Amino acid sequence: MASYLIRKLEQFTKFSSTDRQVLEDAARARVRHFRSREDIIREGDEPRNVNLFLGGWACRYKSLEDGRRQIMSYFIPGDLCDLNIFVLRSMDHSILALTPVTVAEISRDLLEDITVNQPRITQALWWESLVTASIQREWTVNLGQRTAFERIAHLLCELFFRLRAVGLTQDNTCEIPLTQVDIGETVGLSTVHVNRTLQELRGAGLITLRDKILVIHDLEAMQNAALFNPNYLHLNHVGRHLDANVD
Amino acid sequence: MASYLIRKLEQFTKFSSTDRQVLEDAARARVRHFRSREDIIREGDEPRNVNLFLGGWACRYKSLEDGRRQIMSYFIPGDLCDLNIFVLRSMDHSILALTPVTVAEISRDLLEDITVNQPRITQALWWESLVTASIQREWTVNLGQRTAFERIAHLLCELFFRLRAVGLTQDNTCEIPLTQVDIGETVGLSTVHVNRTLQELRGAGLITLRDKILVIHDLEAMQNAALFNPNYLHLNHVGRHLDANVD
DNA sequence: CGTCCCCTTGAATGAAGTCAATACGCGTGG
DNA sequence: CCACGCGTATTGACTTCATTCAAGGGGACG
Repeated sequence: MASYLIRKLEQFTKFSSTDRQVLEDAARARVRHFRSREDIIREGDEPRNVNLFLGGWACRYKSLEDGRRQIMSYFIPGDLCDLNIFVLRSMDHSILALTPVTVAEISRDLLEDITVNQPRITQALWWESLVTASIQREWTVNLGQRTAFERIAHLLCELFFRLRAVGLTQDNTCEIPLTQVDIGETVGLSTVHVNRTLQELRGAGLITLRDKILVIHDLEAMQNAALFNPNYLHLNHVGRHLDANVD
Repeated sequence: MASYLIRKLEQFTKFSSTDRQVLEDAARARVRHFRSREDIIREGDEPRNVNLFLGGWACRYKSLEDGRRQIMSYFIPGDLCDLNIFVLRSMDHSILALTPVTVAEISRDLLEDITVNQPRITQALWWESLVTASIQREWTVNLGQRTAFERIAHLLCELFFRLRAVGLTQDNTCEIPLTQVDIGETVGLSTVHVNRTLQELRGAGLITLRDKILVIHDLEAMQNAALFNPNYLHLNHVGRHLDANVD
């Protein structure tokens, strides 16, 4: 059940079988399902658990008073909602299922137990939360500096790399269950312009995107077009040095 | 020395005198100074300490290959660089002093000691890091959805609120030591357009901004113009309920 | 006194938004 | 079974917001 999470965290560290078991158990504790386009958490809610995404896509979003909406981040399998979110009194944004979604609710107690007893997992969770912050900063760069063309290309690169880190790609292909409206609300462009820009990306021979299936024909060319430098994802097996006393 | 930090964290919790002393000591340990426009940390550096900003302004920024630059966040007195940054192998961005800056370097060991022995501080540091993440998300909304006018107004509102939380405002006035170039690189607009938009804000009677001094003539009107909702700063004395067994 | 940085202004250009219409697939209910 | 509505993708024409280019002014500093 926690295999996506484990796979992702093992980009950073090497787990013992006990570590893995602890994570598996955590993912089995309280499993919930959401329908597509259903709110998982609403602005104003008091967070009581950490959510581990087991399957499906979701996003954080915020709405302005006049209806403009911004998607602030995506959750894919293996992702966690902010650890220790309980520190805050109430949510300042909402989380929406973009597909049917399965999450495991991890209680505060369980998380504290892990923090105390499983230092390797704790370390890995720190890593994951720092990477999440790093992604959010990169989105700032994306929205602030990149052109429409680069922006969408960058988003697709990032999603591809993240999906690959949890094993949800085959070769140059992955599923991106987003509408053009979603993409627009992510990169701050109108739907019409997203449509035209996607056509440019297709026209440049960089991608195929149809029926929610993305194919990146030349990943290196795509990265260049997007000015995409994956170092902010910190996926380069950085912490394998922490390795593992196997127990 | 740590008074800005303490003041900020006490938005969230109430410290004992021991807590305060621990923070004061941490801020005195290793103090460093930087000149204006000097890099404090460079992309590629291996982080060894957490930096606590004691005085002056700094920013995180990232440069694209072709020279475009984006400021991703600001550090003002009382702010901390990512706790537990040591988990990552190397910095994916740089930090630049915008004015003369004083920082206290907090060692990994000291931080771990605090984590173990000072739960109230630990809790407060969690709060601060969640607020930082929340700010970064709000910047995504700012860049993605708001017009130039709203965007700059929003930035100024945020900075005003953050400065007020550490006592660096007088009435409706504060110091904002940013050039129009800085503002442009923050909100993703050209310098020329920043200039014109600031004139609009002045023309609308909302602000005075001259010689780095910002006056907000009508904070409520300004917030409305910016679609600024301060809840994402989680400053509303949220956790005072955690209050304090004074010891 | 000259240089550099920062702020300001005008005019021309360009990128992206808006408005409007069409098309397609899907599910629902008559 | 078909009609209808709805969400999504697409296209064209026009508008607007923001960038670019270019130039000038003021203050700080060597």
